[in-house]
Amino acid sequence: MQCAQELGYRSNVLARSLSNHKTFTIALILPTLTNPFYPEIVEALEHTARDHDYQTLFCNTHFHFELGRLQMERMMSRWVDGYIIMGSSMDIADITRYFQQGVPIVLCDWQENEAPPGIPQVSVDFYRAGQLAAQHLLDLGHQHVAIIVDEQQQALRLEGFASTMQEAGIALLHEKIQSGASTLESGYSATKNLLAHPQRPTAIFAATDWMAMGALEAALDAGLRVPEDLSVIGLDDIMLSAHLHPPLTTIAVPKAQLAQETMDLLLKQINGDKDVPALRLVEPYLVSRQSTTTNTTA
Amino acid sequence: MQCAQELGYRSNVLARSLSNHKTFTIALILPTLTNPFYPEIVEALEHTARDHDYQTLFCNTHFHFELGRLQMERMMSRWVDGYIIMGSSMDIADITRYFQQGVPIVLCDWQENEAPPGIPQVSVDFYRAGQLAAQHLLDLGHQHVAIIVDEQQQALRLEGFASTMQEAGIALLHEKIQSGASTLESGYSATKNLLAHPQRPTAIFAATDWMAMGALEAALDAGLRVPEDLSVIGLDDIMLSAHLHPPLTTIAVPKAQLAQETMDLLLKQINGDKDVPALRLVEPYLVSRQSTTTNTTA
DNA sequence: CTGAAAGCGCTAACAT
DNA sequence: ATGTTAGCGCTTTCAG
Repeated sequence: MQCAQELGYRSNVLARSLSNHKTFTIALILPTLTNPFYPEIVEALEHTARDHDYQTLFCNTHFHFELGRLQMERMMSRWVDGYIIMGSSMDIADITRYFQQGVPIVLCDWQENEAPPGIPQVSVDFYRAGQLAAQHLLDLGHQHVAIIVDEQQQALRLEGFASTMQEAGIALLHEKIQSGASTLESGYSATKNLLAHPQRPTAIFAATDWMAMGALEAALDAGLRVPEDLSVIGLDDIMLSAHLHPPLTTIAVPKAQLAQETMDLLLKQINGDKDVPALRLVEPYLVSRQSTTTNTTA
Repeated sequence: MQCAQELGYRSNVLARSLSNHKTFTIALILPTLTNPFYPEIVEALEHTARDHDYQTLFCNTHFHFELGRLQMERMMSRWVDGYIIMGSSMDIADITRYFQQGVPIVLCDWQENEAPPGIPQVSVDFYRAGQLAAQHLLDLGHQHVAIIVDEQQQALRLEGFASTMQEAGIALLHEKIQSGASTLESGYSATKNLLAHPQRPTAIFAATDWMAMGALEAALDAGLRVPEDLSVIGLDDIMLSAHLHPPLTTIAVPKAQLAQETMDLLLKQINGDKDVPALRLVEPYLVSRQSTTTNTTA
């Protein structure tokens, strides 16, 4: 025992895994790291994984489903214990196949349009997030509001936002709904479009902070002051948001909690737990900063 | 063969690894993901790794050497093929021990004060980067310049900057050298200090873009316009920098190239290549945007 | 050129 | 309590 220490003996995890059918490795599959939201999630997820003595195999699909499938196959033949798959990184059809074969999988921050059939999922209550954003703008007296959103993948944010507006007697006209992918650039061009309209909105809800950064940039380029001329509210509360000019008001996603719930559902499956909850929602909340203010237009 | 396909047979990488003494896994060890520079590097590194059919085990030490050692031990007993270790993530003493045992290791973007004894390293020519920053400010006619830098870990940037200033007959007074870690917050407070001096500088070189973002924020809070009242230049050229207000002038680090060279040195070691170069430098270059302008003070 | 067997380093189920 | 052995799924070597 003692001389094992001296000879620098190290138990071989590979051999143990082969024998145990357990690798203490989980895979983390995500679509990109470009949106700053993902690094923050990765940091939280890797941390909780390590808390449970798991190591993380990292896999970036660059929004490319084919690449996702390839990577997944490689992981499968490595006997990875479980998979955390983030929204937009893989084809749900592929995932479903694996899940039906009994592979432990948790969807994290999944697309809002597809209901994954029975695959455990932890996500933010995006419908509520949309409502919170709408309510905040309503509280500030805004009537002419617009939204920048990926109508496919972020359907719930849109629905929540529209419903609260509706309740306040404000119809969200089609022209006030700008489609855009979750990138700064698309936030920028969507805002350009919105501001080009004859009656421009007094407030914009961008479905992610990353888009909201583009909105801020576009407003500035158009010679508008934020928040005096235009209020902007985002969603995610990435670290950057507190340091923008002006600091961004946003609907925050509790990332550590998201990570913990995700890991929890994954471990339950790995440990052979029978009834794993199919859905767990995490509650978003408003973080009020300086990019929104009361509406002063007639 | 064909029916193996039908039965969904998958060759077991674990067993192969056990037999082959080769796992086709590399470890990527870094200090944090908070600084946006790291996600960009991770994306590049993971991409090149995959190009060579390697998968990436991800490990974030949160600047905590002890955690780094723990993780490294776990990886070692997994027979990871090689290690890419980024600056500030692990104790060089530990790394040296492993390297002497014959473990393939490449240091990437390493601290500028420690010369790792014989461990292959690929980094940016930070001395040159400092010179480029200085030259740019000199070209714009700035005389009263300051630098925000981690004097320990970013010594070369400081030396390069100071040397070029020196050649132009400008002594970099001690009070114009502000220490700071590579964070937005420390860039902010360092700039506050600098601007509080009776004769404030007309230009600031921040050793990373992440710090420069803090500098921009501090200047704004102090009621100064950038670049009219204060020029700011950074280093890294993270994606964000192009979208700041004003867009940040910076010394760019070619990240894809950094990643490729790193992977190249690592593969050489893994393949048992005899003479692996001890150091490979990547050339930085100036990206001129709107945060710097000609000096207009008397 | 195809087929059997030993071994990679560990765990777990045995027998002593 | 301790010691031995079969087996995890693959590769490689050695026979047939």
